[in-house]
Amino acid sequence: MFETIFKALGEPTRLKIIKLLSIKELCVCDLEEIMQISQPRISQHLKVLKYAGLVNERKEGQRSICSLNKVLLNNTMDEFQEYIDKPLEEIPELAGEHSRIPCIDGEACKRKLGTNCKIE
Amino acid sequence: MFETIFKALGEPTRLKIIKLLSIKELCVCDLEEIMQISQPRISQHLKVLKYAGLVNERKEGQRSICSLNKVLLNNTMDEFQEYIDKPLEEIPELAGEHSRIPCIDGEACKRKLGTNCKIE
DNA sequence: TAATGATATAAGCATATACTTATAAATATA
DNA sequence: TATATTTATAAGTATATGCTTATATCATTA
Repeated sequence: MFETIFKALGEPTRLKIIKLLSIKELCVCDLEEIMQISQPRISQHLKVLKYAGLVNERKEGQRSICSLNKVLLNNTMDEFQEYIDKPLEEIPELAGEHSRIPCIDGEACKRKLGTNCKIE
Repeated sequence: MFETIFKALGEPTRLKIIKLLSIKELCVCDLEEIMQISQPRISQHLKVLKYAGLVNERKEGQRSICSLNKVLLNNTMDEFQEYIDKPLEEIPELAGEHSRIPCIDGEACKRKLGTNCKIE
């Protein structure tokens, strides 16, 4: 989820779209004119942003009006800071990694799992 | 700069490295053991993270000890929220886009630059 | 000095990504 | 109904990315 959002943000065209939508909601052809790039290019990037949840869209006739999900964006930034400060044991996805951390405490590198580190 | 950092964060292996380094500094072979993945894979991802400034490294003998740049990480999350709230005219890189925004104010889409929108 | 250990880098490969042009689909208008 | 307009999607292509295996580099130790 962090991954999807950061990946969506890690591209210059999409960052620009995000910033423009922070000013006001815009339809695809607005973005096309403001950014001076092709319509399919806008559409394709919007697809990524919508998939990540960062952009919402509303249909108005033939136009699709896009708006920035500022709440998600701000929450993500806050929650990622919390995630970084969270103890490893509270992150189920990293249970395996957590169980292997004690093995390297203050030790030199030359030790293989199963020798001086037993996982039970 | 946001782009580089978000791109570095938008990948699962690197996200995991970041989280592990948030617990304590680790050398490459520590990460290799904890994450159970190949050494070149770690090295290559660390290169991306170091380039983004998210990971610092210190040489200790033959080992290179990696640590998380928490300050940069937290500042980035905060500054991105500020960036999103900042008026467009304060962002020099988007001067062109800013100059084209008035054209679309409350207007329908069917207008081409140079007709009802003059940029001076 | 030879052997070992830790890390970086190179080469090769498969997949993903960002773009272009062309076209489809859907709504609006003449 | 035919044409415009807006958006989405498909196909093709070039480049980027993430991985593997193999090797190079450099520090350590025997």
